[in-house]
Amino acid sequence: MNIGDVARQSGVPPKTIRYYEDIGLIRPNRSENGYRAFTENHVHKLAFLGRARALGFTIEDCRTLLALYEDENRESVQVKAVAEDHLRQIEEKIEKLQSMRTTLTDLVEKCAGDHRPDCPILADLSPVRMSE
Amino acid sequence: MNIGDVARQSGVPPKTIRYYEDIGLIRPNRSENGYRAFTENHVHKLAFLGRARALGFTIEDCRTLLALYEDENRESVQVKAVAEDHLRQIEEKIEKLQSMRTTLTDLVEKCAGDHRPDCPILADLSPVRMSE
DNA sequence: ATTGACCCTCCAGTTACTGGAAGCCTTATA
DNA sequence: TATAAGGCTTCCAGTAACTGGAGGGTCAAT
Repeated sequence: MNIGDVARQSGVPPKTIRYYEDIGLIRPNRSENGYRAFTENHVHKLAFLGRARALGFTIEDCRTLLALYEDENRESVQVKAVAEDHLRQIEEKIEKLQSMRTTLTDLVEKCAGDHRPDCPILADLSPVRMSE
Repeated sequence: MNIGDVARQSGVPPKTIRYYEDIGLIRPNRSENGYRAFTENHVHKLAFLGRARALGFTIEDCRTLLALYEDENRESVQVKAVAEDHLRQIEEKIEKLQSMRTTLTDLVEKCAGDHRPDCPILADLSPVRMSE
């Protein structure tokens, strides 16, 4: 199978597939003409990677998850640990963003948004008190 | 004032200050010895940048905000537009992350997390049905 | 004169791709 | 058979916003 077919079947773009090969996530063979030769298994792996990435797992997480995926002797606790860790980081990000949102919403509400220069948003960002 | 003092007063690290000069956010003079020479105004600007960055504004947003900050003829609607746009992007990110969290929380809950290989997390990532 | 704390520049690495250039391979059509 | 379209290849560069480190001047105090 050529890279285009695999891209279509897995949902992962050709560029990304080549990149994944570069960093050693997949190892397709080569045809005589130099084209990458993929198997069904590669399609599965790439779809796996696509889903993992969509859930926000880093490439390194993906590497780990893929290894566990292929390891018949894995213990589910290993997988769970990776997922829990990732979950924690997502929650941290959410909290950070929510805090930003709270502040920003507040500032945006306070700002008249008219032709005058006075602006509570700039006032808040500014370390010196603006027009009082 | 040298870069170290400015860093302490503004809360922005020296490396970052140099970077901000590189990309044209600030333009300190130079002393005869080649050291950057900062003024109080630079400290204000850097503190401004620090706060804007903490609210998640991009560097380009910061550039715009800084220009508005210094423009006495600005209209608050300009500032508000930047903030509202940013707020929208934050909200998008939050939604994406919350969706990930929902899925991940669900998967983590379902996973036994023991010594056995069966794992709903991997099963979900996998395009082929695992052990049924 | 030397030590230690600053300061300087320049280069490289981070994350996960993505775009583009230059050029071969294959397949279909005129 | 010539050629054109589309697919494949490699390699280089750029993205965002820094951060770390090497190699090397400067300054203040001892």
